[in-house]
Amino acid sequence: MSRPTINDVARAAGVSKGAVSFALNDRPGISPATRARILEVARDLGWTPSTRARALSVSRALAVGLVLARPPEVLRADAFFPSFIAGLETVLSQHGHALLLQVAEHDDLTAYRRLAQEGRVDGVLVTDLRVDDPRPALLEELGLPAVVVGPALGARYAAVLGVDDAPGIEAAVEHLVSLGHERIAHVSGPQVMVHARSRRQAWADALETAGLAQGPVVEADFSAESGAVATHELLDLVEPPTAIVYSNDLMAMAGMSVALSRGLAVPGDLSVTGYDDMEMVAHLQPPLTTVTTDVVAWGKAAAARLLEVIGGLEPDPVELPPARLVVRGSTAPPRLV
Amino acid sequence: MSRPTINDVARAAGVSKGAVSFALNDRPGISPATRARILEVARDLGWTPSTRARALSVSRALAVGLVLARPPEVLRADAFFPSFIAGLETVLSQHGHALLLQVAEHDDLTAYRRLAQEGRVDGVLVTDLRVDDPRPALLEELGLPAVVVGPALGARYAAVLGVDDAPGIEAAVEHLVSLGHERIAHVSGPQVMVHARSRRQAWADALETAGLAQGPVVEADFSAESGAVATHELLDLVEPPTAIVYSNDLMAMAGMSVALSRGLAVPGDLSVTGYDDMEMVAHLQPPLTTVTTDVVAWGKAAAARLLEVIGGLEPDPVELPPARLVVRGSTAPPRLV
DNA sequence: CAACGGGTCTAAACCGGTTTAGTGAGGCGG
DNA sequence: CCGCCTCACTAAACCGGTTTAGACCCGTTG
Repeated sequence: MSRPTINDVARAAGVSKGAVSFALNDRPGISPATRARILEVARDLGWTPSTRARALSVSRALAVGLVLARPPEVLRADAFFPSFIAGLETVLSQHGHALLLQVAEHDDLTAYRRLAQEGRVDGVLVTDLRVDDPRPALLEELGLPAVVVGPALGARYAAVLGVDDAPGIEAAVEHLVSLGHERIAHVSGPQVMVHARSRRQAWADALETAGLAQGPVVEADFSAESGAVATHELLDLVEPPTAIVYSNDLMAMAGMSVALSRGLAVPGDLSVTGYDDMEMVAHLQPPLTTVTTDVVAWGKAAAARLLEVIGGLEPDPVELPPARLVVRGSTAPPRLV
Repeated sequence: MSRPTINDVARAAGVSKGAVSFALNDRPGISPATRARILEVARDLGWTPSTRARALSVSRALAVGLVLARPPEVLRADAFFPSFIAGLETVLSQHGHALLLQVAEHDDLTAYRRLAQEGRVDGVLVTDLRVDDPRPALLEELGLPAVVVGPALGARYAAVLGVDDAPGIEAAVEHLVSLGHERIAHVSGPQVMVHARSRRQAWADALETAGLAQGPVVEADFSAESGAVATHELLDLVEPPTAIVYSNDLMAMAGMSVALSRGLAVPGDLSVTGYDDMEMVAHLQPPLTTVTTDVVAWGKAAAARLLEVIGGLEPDPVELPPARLVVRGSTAPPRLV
């Protein structure tokens, strides 16, 4: 509720409304003296532009949207969004843009549609890309600028922020191989999610590169519960793996607990790796070997890119810090047969 | 970017702009026939009101703000915000309000000030209340409606959503007492935070009620790291506690790992309780006894209350689901002396 | 029959900015 | 000395809604 309006400033400075607007936006056509006077008056009055009015007149919302398409119970344990949002916000606020959040349990397409139609945002961020995701097409149809965050699966969409999960998983597999493991299993995320798929692929590729046979895979859903179930399944095999590469920390954590509860030693009998490097996993017993990524940096890059797209600028490619394997106590050479 | 404007609808329906506005807002003064025609035309054209324009003319932003005043690295491991936000959003979106997020590393007062001056929001939510928190006063000064979420420490602020941490902690202490523990320590959060303080107080009160001597307290900062440090400190005492009540799950987790790494059995040698009931703690080894709260419900209640305050309505008191102790494997009777 | 009243609708002001068209003064060249 | 151009600025339109004042038509009533 900005008390003084541009009219008040104009009156107080004895000039027209337009002149004030020019002066405040550093546009030519105002003498230095007048400009200085206007700025001074504006400052004295404590004037700040009304975003509402500006948004209407420039036909821009000065805000971008993020749709969280995960149900609350999943969101709860999520390692990604808080950091991502923090990254987004630092860049957005520097550019006077606000971040609008929308939580859509399932029907996220409607959420995007609403955001677009109500004219609340100038663009949106798309995360958690699914296979055959209908959202990019929808956004194109709506004419809403967007940046897709995820593995750049083909350059099908122009504004993609390439996030490559593969190197991290590959590093994990290589690490296990170098320790001497030969039966390396994988607990994947749901294969409709593009990043779950790409992590699984990376695991398979790395095994092949190492000249090892493909290990068993169990598809889970990124939740701790599902990780526990998957782990039981793997350990019940006639020839259980000596190491498991999990697609995220939550499942790895739960898996580790399952192994311990079955009387297996970690890493003695079973090595375990995660992905995300959540704060707590460094404090588990044993601390978890995992892949760390700079999600805040992703957020910053995504925001910067979206602003470029909105502004019609040529998005300049950003170099994201690569995922990095953090070796802790949950991995060790396999027990000799 | 709503293509058709109210003018297009008016023209197509052969009426004036004002008539359309009346018809669409169910205001009297329009004949049923005309109203029906206008609505039909609007539907055919796929018209949706521009929030931008509406916001300007009704002098309301139709959005509320939430300032996350935690640094990214803390936000990362946070159990609270994602759920809280999910709760907020369900209510807000039902009422056509958007949620604006701002992340302020430290200088959160500026964030609130900006939100208010730019006229981006109609009200804000205040969480993580600190002792002698300057924010309520600032918001009062700014004339920005607000709802404070936190322990209702005195009715100093009108619009407070009372969240009582005490019963949960008390239940944890009582549980430990009933198991036979007599040396019950506490690892608290930073005492500048109101909820950290109230949890600590609840612990102290419960001990007194049980007729037990006050146990040792170590002040930590809610992070896993600090929980680990605090736990070492407690276990190094000449007479170490047989049970530790932690102010949150993250610290409890780390504490449990520390105990295990020192060769102590949990819960054999040390019982441990947490607070928050993060998803993963049920999958630890042993699973953590902790306090569960319905944060999504808080979010809903906070949003509802804020909308009432904004609308000038008398906020009707909401009954929040109480915190509840969830007993799992990390607590057991103390080893006999 | 004129005055009145109620219902329906239009015209125009308004929210607070941005932007365009246009005006008047002054400087310069011819 | 005149015409032209530039500079500094004003007036007004515009964004897309809401809202107020008032016009018009119709049926009642004294």
